[in-house]
Amino acid sequence: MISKKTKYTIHALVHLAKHKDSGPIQIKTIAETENIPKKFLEAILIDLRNKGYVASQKGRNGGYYINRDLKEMNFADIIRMFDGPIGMLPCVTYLYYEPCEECEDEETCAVRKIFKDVRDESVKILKAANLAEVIKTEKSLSRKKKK
Amino acid sequence: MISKKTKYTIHALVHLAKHKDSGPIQIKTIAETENIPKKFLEAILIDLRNKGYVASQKGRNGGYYINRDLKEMNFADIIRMFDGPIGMLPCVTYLYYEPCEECEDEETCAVRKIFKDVRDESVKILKAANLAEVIKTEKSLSRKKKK
DNA sequence: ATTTTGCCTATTGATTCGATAGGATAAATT
DNA sequence: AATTTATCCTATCGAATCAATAGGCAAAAT
Repeated sequence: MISKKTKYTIHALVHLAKHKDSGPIQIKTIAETENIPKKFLEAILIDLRNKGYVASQKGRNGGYYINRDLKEMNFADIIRMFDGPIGMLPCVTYLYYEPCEECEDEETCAVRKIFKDVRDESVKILKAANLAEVIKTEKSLSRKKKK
Repeated sequence: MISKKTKYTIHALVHLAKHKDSGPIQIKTIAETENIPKKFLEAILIDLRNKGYVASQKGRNGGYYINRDLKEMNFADIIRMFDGPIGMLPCVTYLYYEPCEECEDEETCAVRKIFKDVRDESVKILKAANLAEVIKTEKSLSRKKKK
C-alpha cells in the first residue's frame, strides 16, 4: 500500500493539472473537492513547492499551480518522493539498493528474479502514468461511460 | 517494500521446499543458512504451522516440513498472509477492498485505473511464482551462470 | 489597516515492526 | 526414569513510522 500522503499528493497534483490554466488554486479548494484533510494537504504542498514541482502565490487570491511540463511528472517519481522505493525488496531497487543477507548470490537467487520482474513491470506502468496521460485517460474513461 | 517477516517466510519456505525429501528440518538450520534471526523465524514457523502450510515434529530430530503440493504455494498468497493486500490502493485490492474518499466515480478514476493495472500485473507474476517454479528457476539460473 | 492566504515548527496519539525473553511441552536417546 | 533436544506459547520491548492537528509568522491584495 502507498501511504495516504502519497495518495493525497497524487490527487492534488492531478487536480492542479486539470485546472492548469485557471490561475493559482487554493489549498482549501483542493482539500474540499478531493476530500483531503486541509492541514495535511498544506504540509504536502509546501513540500512539493520546496522540491520545485509546484509554485505558490501568497496572500489574497493566492494558491498553487503546477510548475512543470505535465509530461515530466509521473507516478513513479511521485511515489518515490515520499514512500521510497517501488521494488518490494532492497535488492531489486535502483536508488535504494541494498544487498540481502538472505541470499549468497544475487545472480542465481530466484526470489530476487521474481521481485525484479514485478518491479520492472510496475515501474514501466507508473513511469508511463505522467500527469498529461492521466488526464487523457480520465477523459477517455468518461467518454466510454456515457455511451 | 514487503516486511522482513514476509521476506523471511519466503526464504524459509523455499529452503523447506528444496529439502523436501530430507525429513524434518530444524529451525536452527534454516536460521543459520538463510541468515534469519532464530527466535523470529520460530514465531513465523509456528504461525505457518497453525495455518496448515507446514507441519512439525517435536522433540529430538524434530523440525519442520512442507505439508502441501509445492505448486499450491505461491508468492502472492504468502505476501497476503502477513503483509495484506498487494494492490497499492484500497480500491484496487480484492480481499481488502475499500472505496476511496478521494474519487467520486471509480469507473472514471484514472488514478485507480493505473494502480489497478500495476496490481493485476504484479499479482500475475506473483501467482505464477509457486514454490515448484521457484526451484526450477533457481536451477536454471545456476546452469546459466556456470556456462 | 485588515483580511486572506501560504509558510513554518512542533507535537501528539496510534499503530506497526522487528526482535527477544523465559519457560512449558513433547519426543527421542541414554 | 532421567536427560537432552526440539517445538510451542505468552508476553514484552524499543524504535520507527503514520496520519493528523495546533498555533502562530509572513506576505500580498483590498
